[in-house]
Amino acid sequence: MSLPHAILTALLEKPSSGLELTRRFDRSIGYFWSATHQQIYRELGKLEEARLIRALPSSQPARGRRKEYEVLPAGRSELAGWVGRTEDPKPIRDALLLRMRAAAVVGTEGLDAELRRHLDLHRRQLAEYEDIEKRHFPPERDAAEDRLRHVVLRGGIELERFWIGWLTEALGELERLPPAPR
Amino acid sequence: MSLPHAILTALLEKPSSGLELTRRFDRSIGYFWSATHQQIYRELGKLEEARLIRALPSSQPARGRRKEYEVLPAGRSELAGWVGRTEDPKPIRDALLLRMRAAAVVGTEGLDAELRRHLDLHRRQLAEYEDIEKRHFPPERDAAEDRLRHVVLRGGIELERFWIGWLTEALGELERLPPAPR
DNA sequence: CCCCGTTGTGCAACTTGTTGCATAACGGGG
DNA sequence: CCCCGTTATGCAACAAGTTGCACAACGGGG
Repeated sequence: MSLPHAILTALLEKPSSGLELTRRFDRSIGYFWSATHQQIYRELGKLEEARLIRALPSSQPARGRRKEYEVLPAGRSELAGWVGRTEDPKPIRDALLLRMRAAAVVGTEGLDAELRRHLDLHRRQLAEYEDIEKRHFPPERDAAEDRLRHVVLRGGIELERFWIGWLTEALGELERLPPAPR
Repeated sequence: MSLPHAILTALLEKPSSGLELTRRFDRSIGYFWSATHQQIYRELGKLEEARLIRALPSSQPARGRRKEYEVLPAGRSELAGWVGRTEDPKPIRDALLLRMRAAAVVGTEGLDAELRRHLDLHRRQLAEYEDIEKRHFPPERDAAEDRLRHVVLRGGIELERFWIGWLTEALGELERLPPAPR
């Protein structure tokens, strides 16, 4: 259950409204913990009720009215505690690997196109990450906390490289296969 | 929605009962599409109702009584169609990357231990994969369909290597950090 | 001044996945 | 022959994530 902690992190970096958070989840934070606006609004409600965050007094409560939140001390310590908490890595659940395995049984028809499409998507994502890296983390200018963020970004970068490599390999294997497999 | 297709694949490879499937999901198939016995039983029920699979006649229906399933032709074509279907890659949602990012804001306390623990887990998993590779895919003996399965396994292997690399890098960064970050 | 597109918040219903537990059949040891 | 551990199936309640839509405020153009 990490969504609340993702939100706390985002709000600590900068107090925001729900929609603003949603946008930021479409960019930086969401690169490793995605969430829809629905999840975010619901969770903001819960966090407020739990007194981990509060709405800035300036924003009076009314539907359709912008409402900005900030993290309370209780929220910060909750997050600090969570950082060191133990949680097993989630087992992989990837549809593409599954498709590949299924293809070994019922034939590969249509799979190559999908692999190529993903390859393209991952290349774009990689390009975007590398762009961010260039802009946010110029060589040897990292302050202590920036270096942690940089490591996270490099994780994203290397993950994309992994996919590009695997997809390329998989496509090669598909082509090398007998023309009409089943 | 890939669980039904994971089950169809598994059943095509070998007709099985619910528990047997569960065990196989703890090993091979589950390495890239995990599922609990609950999900599996529920899904078997749905698939049977949809006439994509059927219980083998030998196994009479009774609670606590072993019930073996096989895939019907309709199931096989459903799976074949699914293989080439289009589906965007799911955005990453990884708690460890998130923790790292949170650590940049509230401090890294306890994070290093968790990273080391994961590093160990990933090393074990890698060793297991490499063992499977050695046993199931000896060099230059791959038949056509084995090669696809082999590519899938190599995906798992390289993914583990990615994590090991990243965790090592991240740990290095943590150590290099000022001793009392906040 | 009012209409309409944009910004922003939110409810409700649904799907998927998790957890805890209940229950039935089977087989071997006392 | 009956007790109990193992094998096997399953219900129910919950938690998390997704989708579709409703509705309020705001601001600019006609």
